[in-house]
Amino acid sequence: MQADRQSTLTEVAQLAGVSLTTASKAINGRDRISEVTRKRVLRAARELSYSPNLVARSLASGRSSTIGVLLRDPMIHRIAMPIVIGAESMLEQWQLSAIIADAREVVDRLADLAAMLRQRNVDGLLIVGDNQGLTPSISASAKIPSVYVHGRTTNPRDVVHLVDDFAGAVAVVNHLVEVGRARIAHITGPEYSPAVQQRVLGIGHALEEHGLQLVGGVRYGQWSQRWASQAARDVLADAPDLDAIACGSDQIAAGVVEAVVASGRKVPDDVAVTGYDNWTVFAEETEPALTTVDMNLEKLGAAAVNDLFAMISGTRLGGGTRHHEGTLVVRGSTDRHAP
Amino acid sequence: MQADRQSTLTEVAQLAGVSLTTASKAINGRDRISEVTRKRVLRAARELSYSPNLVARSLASGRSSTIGVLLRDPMIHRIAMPIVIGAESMLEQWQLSAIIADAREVVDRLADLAAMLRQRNVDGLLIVGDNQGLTPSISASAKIPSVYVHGRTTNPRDVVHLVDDFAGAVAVVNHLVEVGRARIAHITGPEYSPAVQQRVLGIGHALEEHGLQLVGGVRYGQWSQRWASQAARDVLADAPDLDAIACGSDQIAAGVVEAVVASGRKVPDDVAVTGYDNWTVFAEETEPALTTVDMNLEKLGAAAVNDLFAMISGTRLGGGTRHHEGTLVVRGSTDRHAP
DNA sequence: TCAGACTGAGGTAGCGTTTCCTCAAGCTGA
DNA sequence: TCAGCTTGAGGAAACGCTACCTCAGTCTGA
Repeated sequence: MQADRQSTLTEVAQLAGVSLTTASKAINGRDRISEVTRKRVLRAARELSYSPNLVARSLASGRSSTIGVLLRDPMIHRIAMPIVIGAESMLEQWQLSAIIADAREVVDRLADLAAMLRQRNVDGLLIVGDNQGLTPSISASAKIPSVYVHGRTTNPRDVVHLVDDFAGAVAVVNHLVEVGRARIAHITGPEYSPAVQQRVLGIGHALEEHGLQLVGGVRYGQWSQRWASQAARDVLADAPDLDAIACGSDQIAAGVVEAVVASGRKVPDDVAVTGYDNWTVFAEETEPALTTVDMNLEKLGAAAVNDLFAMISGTRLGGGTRHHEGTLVVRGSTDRHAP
Repeated sequence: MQADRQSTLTEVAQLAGVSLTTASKAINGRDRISEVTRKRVLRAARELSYSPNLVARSLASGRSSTIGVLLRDPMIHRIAMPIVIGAESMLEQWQLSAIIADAREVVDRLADLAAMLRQRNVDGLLIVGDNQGLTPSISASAKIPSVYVHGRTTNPRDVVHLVDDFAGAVAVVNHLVEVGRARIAHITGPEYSPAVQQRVLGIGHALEEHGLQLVGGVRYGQWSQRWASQAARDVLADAPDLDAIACGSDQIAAGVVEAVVASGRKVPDDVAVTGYDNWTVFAEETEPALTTVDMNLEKLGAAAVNDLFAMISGTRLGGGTRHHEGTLVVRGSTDRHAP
C-alpha cells in the first residue's frame, strides 16, 4: 500500500504546509505552537503514517531512548530472565527499548560492555547481578545513570534494588508457627551465598521472636534435590520429632519432600515443608505442592527501571539499597486445605 | 584523565593531519588509502581513545549494526534464553548488538514490535518462536532480513532454524537398542506439541528400523513429573516386562524414574530411562542421572545469527528449514558405567 | 612518449532530527 | 499611541558520520 520508504518529518511538514521546525514541535508536544497548527501536522503525520526516525532523533538530541541492560551472568536464567522481562514491560511504558549484553562472568567485561553501550548512546544502564559476590560498580566510569539489581555493588552510593530475603524467611517462619509448628529445621544452599545468609538470618530472627529455636542447626549444602534428600534423612535421624522443615529453595524442598515421605511421615500432617522461589517446575510438582515465597522478580526489574527512568529524566535519586519483599504462596505442603 | 567528552572523527583527522574522509576510510578499513596514512590515523585515534559514534554511523550509512530479537514467548526461559545467549555470542563476533523485545504471546504484537524496531533502524530480525503453533511470518511486512528460530512459520520460504527432534529421538532409540533393550515404552508431553510429534515419529521410525514395536503405545500427557509418575505406573502395570522407557523430557523422566524405583525395579538394570532436553536440574538430579538429548540451543541461536548476518551482508540465502541435531548425553539411567 | 588506467587523498552533500535564534504580528498597559 | 511583552512560525546550524565525486599524481603498455 503506502510508499515503501518510511516517510520523513519533512514530508509531513510539506503536506501540512508548515515548516520542518513547526512539524517537529507538533510531533514532540513542544510549546510555542497553536493548537490548530498542531492538529494539522498530526493529521498529516497520520496520513503518511509517519513514525520518527529514532536514530536521527538520538543523534540530534543526544538522547537515544535506549538503555543498556548488562547481565552479569545470564546463565542463571531462572533469576535473570524474569527480572529482564519485568524491566522490559516497564521500559515499554516509558517508550524506551533495551540493548542487552551479557558479561558471561568475566568481570572486566562489564566495563567493556558499558563502553560499547555508550558508543550506542544509551541513556542509562541497568546492571543485573548474580547476587553472589559484589557486582563491580561501573557508575564512576560509565558516567551515565546506572541502576543495579539483584546484587550489592562495590560502591555503597549506587542505587541498588534487592530482593528482601530476610523478610521472606521471616514470613515463612511466621506462617509455620501460625499453622502450629514449633520444631522447625532448615535445609538450604551453600553458605557463601548472600541469599542463603539472609534467609538464615531471617529464620533465626523470626524464631527468636516466637521464643523458638532451630532444630538441628542450619544444614548448608547445594542447590540439589539429591543432596537435599540426603540432608533431610540426616535431619530426620537427628531430630525425629521435628514438625517442619523450611528449605532454602524449591529445588531443595523437592528433595526434602521425597525423603520425608520415604521416611513414612505425612506432609503436611507430620512434617510441614516450605520452599523458596516459587519455581513452579518444583513447587507445583511435589505431592503436596509447596508453600513457598515468590520473589516477585518481575516487579523488581520494573522498579529498577522506574528509578533508572527517573534518573535519566534528571531526578537526583539518593543512593542506597531498596529492598523488595516477596510474597508468601501457601500450598498443600503446610496447609492441608490449600490448593 | 582524557577529556570528558568522546572524541570525534574530525578531531582524529585533525590530529593526524588528514581530511575527515581519509580518517573515515582508515577507521573503516576501506581501500583507496595508503598503509602509512592509515597507520598515522589509527595512531591518532588511539591517542584520543577514539571510538566511533555508532548512532551517527548508523544514520549516515543506513545500517545500524543492530539487530532486533523478537521473543514470541519469553516465559519459556528454559528454551528461549539459551538461544538468545548463543545468538548474542555470535553477534559479538560480527560486532553487532541486539535490541530484545518480547511479544508476550500477543500475536499482533509481533508486527508492532517489528515496526518499532524498524524505527530504530535495525539491520535484521531474529524471531524466536515457541515451537508450538506456527509463528506468524513477518518477513513480508518487515522488509528487512529475518531469520526464524525454534518454530515453523506461516511462510515456507522463510529461513527457519529448528532443532531436529526426529533425529534426537532416533538417537535415543539406537542407544537403547545398543544397550540391549527391546521392549521400549514412550511417555511424553501434550500431543499437540510439534516437538512431541517429531520425537514420536523419530522413535517409531527407529524402532521399525530395528524391527521393534513400541510397548504400550504412546502415552501423551503433560510436562509434569507428577503426571509422568502416574503414567509410568500405568505403563508398568500394562506391560510389566518392559525394559526401557523413553521420555519426552527430562522433567517427565524425573517423575518416571521415581515411579520405576517405587515399583521395586532398578534403573538401569531392570528398566532403562531416557529424558530429553538435558535440563540439568532434572537430568543430573535423578538417581541415577539421566541419559538425555542436549538440543544445543546455543548453537542453534548462533547458527541463526550467522544466516542473518549473511543476509544482511547481501547474500541471497535460499529459504527453507535448517535442522540442527542434538547430542546424546549418556548417563547412568541407561548405562551403569556412565557418570 | 603519451593516452588511459589506477591510486591516494580531499571536498561536499547529504542522513532526519532537534535546538537556537530571529522575526513578524498581536496584545498589554501606561 | 507606542514601548515592551508574548506568541506562533520559520531559517539555519549542528549532530558525526559515510557515500559519491573530483582531482592530481603515478604507473602501464603500445
